[in-house]
Amino acid sequence: MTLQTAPARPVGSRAADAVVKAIETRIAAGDLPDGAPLPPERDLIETFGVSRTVVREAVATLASRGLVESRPRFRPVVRRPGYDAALAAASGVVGFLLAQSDGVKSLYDIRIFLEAALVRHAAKHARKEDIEALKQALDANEAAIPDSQRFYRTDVAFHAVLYDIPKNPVFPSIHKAFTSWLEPHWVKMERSPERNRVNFLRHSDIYRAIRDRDPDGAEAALNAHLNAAWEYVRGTFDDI
Amino acid sequence: MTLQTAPARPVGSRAADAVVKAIETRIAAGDLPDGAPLPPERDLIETFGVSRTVVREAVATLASRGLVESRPRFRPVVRRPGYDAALAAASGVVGFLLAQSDGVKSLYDIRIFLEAALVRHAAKHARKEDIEALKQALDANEAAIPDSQRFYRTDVAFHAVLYDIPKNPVFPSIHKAFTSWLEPHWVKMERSPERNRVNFLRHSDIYRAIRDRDPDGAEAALNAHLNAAWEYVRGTFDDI
DNA sequence: GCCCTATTTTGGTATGACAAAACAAGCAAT
DNA sequence: ATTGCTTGTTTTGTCATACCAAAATAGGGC
Repeated sequence: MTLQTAPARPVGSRAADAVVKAIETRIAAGDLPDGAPLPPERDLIETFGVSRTVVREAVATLASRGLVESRPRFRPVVRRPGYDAALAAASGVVGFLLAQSDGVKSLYDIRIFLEAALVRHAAKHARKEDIEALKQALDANEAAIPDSQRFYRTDVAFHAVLYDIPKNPVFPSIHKAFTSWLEPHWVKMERSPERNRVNFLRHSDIYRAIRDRDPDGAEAALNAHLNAAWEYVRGTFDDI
Repeated sequence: MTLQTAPARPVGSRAADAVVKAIETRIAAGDLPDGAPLPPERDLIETFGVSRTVVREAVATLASRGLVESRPRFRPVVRRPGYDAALAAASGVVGFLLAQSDGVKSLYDIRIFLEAALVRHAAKHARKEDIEALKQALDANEAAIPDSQRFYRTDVAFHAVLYDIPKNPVFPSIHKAFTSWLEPHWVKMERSPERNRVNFLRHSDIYRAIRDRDPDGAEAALNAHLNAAWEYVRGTFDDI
């Protein structure tokens, strides 16, 4: 005699999928608010009438989609995902791709391409507050020239302002993704106050072109800046 | 007396992670070539000395990262991932985000932004072959005006050429991702030969501007095209 | 009220079992 | 000989149970 409940489920689909969908719906409905812990696995078993195997698989799927965050031995926490989560989900494969030949270069070129468009946009549409924010980031960058670690942070922050200007929530997430993906390849680069000063001057060029409403100049300055940076770090990749 | 093997593993990490990493390495090394089925779960149990629970969790993780493709009841198949896999991994969350207010608009704006930069780039750097390809896509588009279904396909193909021109493998994947994400929201739009003709004329404007090496004109034509399309479909979203 | 300890939850893993689908091999019929 | 069917074997999907260790919680002493 079989003790298992009859499947009564279309073949070619997993039982876990139904659970995933149900939980997704609950999150979307706000039933499980952001930050709340997921019900214990043993409760979900009863709720959905499935085995713990299925529940665990479902939770794993949700985690891979960024809808919940699960650390070992902790209750999974609901995370109403933003655009960063979407890009974070891709980061597994991206890491794989970066390890392959020209992977870093391809992605870096995309970044240059996008950022060139961003500075052009900024030169045309930035508002006074935006230019103000850019100026502040630039000043912080200058102040950090002697301290390479702090310089890197202010460098990233300066570029981040460019992604904020269009006021589209996707852009800041893209920036976060780029920095997190490319950062490991950047930290290997030796840094020095002299290099920092050069980079600061490039930032300064970009800032002035934007302030002066010069799209072509801004684009040229940004391309010069990022391409020079690439030439500078290229040496660390000759093993690829 | 415990029958379980001693963990001997730092707390705060999952046993599955080690298996995932090992299989990833084997895929990267070409040990498991593209298209090959993964070894049966029972073999992996022996290979790694873990339980089937762990193996299954590891395989699920690999599947979510796009490194293997698993259909129910079939052996998972190794897929050496490309940039599409990276974006496909994000699609779960993106679907979630598109359902939220302004999600479609945000993403569509990103597409406009990127594509505007692409046509500008094309106007400046497209080679003769690129412009030739664009012309062919345009002709196919024109021929399909009476058949709305075919028109949609040629429409997508026309835009795809723009993503091919920079010769960066990431761009075509981005295009695929955009179309697959936004397509469901597009098919609801009613189509007619008259609308198709309007869209074809816009494509024609873009093509001519690129051919004539006019970045500003190309950007303007593209913005006009995509913004008009948005206005046209906006009505279908007022429920959001 | 605060801190330390004992108990209860809860997630991580192991193991064994069974149904259903896929796969492989062998046999029959045209 | 090739095609099609039947049957036995793999393999996955799921269920059930059990155990451990870490986390959360309750309880008691100060």
